[in-house]
Amino acid sequence: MDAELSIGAVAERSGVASSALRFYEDRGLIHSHRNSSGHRRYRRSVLRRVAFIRFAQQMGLTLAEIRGLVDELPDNRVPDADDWARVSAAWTPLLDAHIERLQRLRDRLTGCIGCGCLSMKRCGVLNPGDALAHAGPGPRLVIDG
Amino acid sequence: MDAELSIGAVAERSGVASSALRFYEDRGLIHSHRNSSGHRRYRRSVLRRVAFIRFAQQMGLTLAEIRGLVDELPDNRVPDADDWARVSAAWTPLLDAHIERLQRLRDRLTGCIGCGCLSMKRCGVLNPGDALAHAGPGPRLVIDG
DNA sequence: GTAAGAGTTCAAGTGCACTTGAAGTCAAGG
DNA sequence: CCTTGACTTCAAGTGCACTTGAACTCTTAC
Repeated sequence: MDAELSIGAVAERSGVASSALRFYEDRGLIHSHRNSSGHRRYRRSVLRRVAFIRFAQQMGLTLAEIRGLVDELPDNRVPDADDWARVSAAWTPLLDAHIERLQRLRDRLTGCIGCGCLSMKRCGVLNPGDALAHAGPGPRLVIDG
Repeated sequence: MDAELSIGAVAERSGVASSALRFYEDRGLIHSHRNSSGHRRYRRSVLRRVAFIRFAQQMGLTLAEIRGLVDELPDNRVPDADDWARVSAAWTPLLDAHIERLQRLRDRLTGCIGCGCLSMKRCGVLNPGDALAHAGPGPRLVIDG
């Protein structure tokens, strides 16, 4: 009952496909060991890790970026209060910045109803200066300036 | 000075590569007409549209989804107060939902410092139930339930 | 003994959002 | 005349995040 989990069990409990779990392992985001027949066995803590990965993805981070973050979480033991304090401390400002940025956008958008947005120069929503011009190719991160 | 814009000018002013602009046009997100030598000419309003597209992308929408939204904006004239009221009305709830969702996540994350997150069952951040299990393959939208 | 079901590897395929490359056109400047 | 630079089309390539398929192994149930 408290045994380690097969890939199928992790897939079911986490809602992430087995193929994706193998892919994550290949990318070094999660780890497993093998049982006598060569099947992957996961600690229960992998569920936490996978949930964390999904969360980070929803924040707009790439798997490469997430790898750096999950490396902060211990893999060989259950994360303790200190581990979480570190991770929370790292995450909270990111979340705050993200929320703040969206609130600014919302406020500007609301303001636009009044202004009619007849001028690109005046409109804060549609003319955020170089804010959109800096990033490289590809989909932009949700989290940025 | 108030003439229409070449693709290079739009690229420079919007910070979006010419190739991306052609791509957007191909996808029906923006429109242009041609001058006597077959070059694209854009109304200045295309800058607004492009900014809008980028904004929507940052909200996690795909180009296909964005197409539906930009079709709401007039292409043949400067958007007026009514146009913006409609667009704002469509966007604001999306933004609100997004912000609220992030705030919930932040609050849970903060709570985790105290709880030490020793239990998957208790932890709201890392055990959001089926929240992560519903979506199909591929990167998830930032905006969802 | 054999068939089902869950696992394995590895290569190739998919979808999105573009970018890059090749080959060509056109207008202006030296 | 010839080059330069900005544009054109179209096909192919890229990067990310996976998924799918083929061929195989292993354990369990009948």
